[in-house]
Amino acid sequence: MLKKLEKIFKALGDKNRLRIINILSQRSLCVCEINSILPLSQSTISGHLRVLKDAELVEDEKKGFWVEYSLNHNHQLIAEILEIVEDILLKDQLLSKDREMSLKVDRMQICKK
Amino acid sequence: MLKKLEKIFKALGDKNRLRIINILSQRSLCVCEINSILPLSQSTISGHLRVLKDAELVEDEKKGFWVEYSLNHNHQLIAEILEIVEDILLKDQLLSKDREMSLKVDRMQICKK
DNA sequence: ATACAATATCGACGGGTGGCGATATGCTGA
DNA sequence: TCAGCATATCGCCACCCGTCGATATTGTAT
Repeated sequence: MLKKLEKIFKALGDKNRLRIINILSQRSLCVCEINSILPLSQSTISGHLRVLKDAELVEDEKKGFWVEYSLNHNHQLIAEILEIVEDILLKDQLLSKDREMSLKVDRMQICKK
Repeated sequence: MLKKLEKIFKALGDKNRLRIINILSQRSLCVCEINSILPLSQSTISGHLRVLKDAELVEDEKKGFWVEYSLNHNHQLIAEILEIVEDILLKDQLLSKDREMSLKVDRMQICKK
């Protein structure tokens, strides 16, 4: 329990991972969509998502070409923590732009060439 | 808000700081008492307490010879997070020994020479 | 005033973490 | 089957963090 809690909080203790949680609170997104919102390389975002997944904060699901990531609300403890985090992030003005973008991005336009 | 949240979770993302929170959930303690429970040097414990204080998770108060540390339940956000953390830590069998010790330690016996 | 007790800070060291570009992997659709 | 796309992994670098012992600081009691 101690190790699990430590892992969860380590995962939450990074501003870019909190930004990812913030945009995933709006809707499920694939890696390339997140990549179009945050100023980080694709490999860095993939790494952050792995940390969040290892802590069971997010889940992934294959969707055709893409891997869709979403917040994991299926575990009591995780859900309680996410509820608080989402609530706080919603009040952050600086993050509202991220949220707006998350609703507009379209994987078809971003990725297909 | 983002930076504050990041700081809080960074502070919580360390097993020894979670152990400190666990024993402080029982009662207020001074540094030398915590030092007698955890297998860490005095300087390391003092450092951890500083991190927790900077994140506003704990408060300190001068008490004669000693500085007494306690959990900070005076801020809504912090209190909500601490409530979850304390609840989880209580269920951890490995931490029950720490809690037992925290009720027995006595600064007069530990420190006075 | 001074000696001493409790705590905080400092400097050093080793291991961990976030960032990137390059490359590997694995899946899709023709 | 195979070319091409989205994603994951790797290797590297710079920096941060946890730990310690030694020392500084602060406050107390005589």
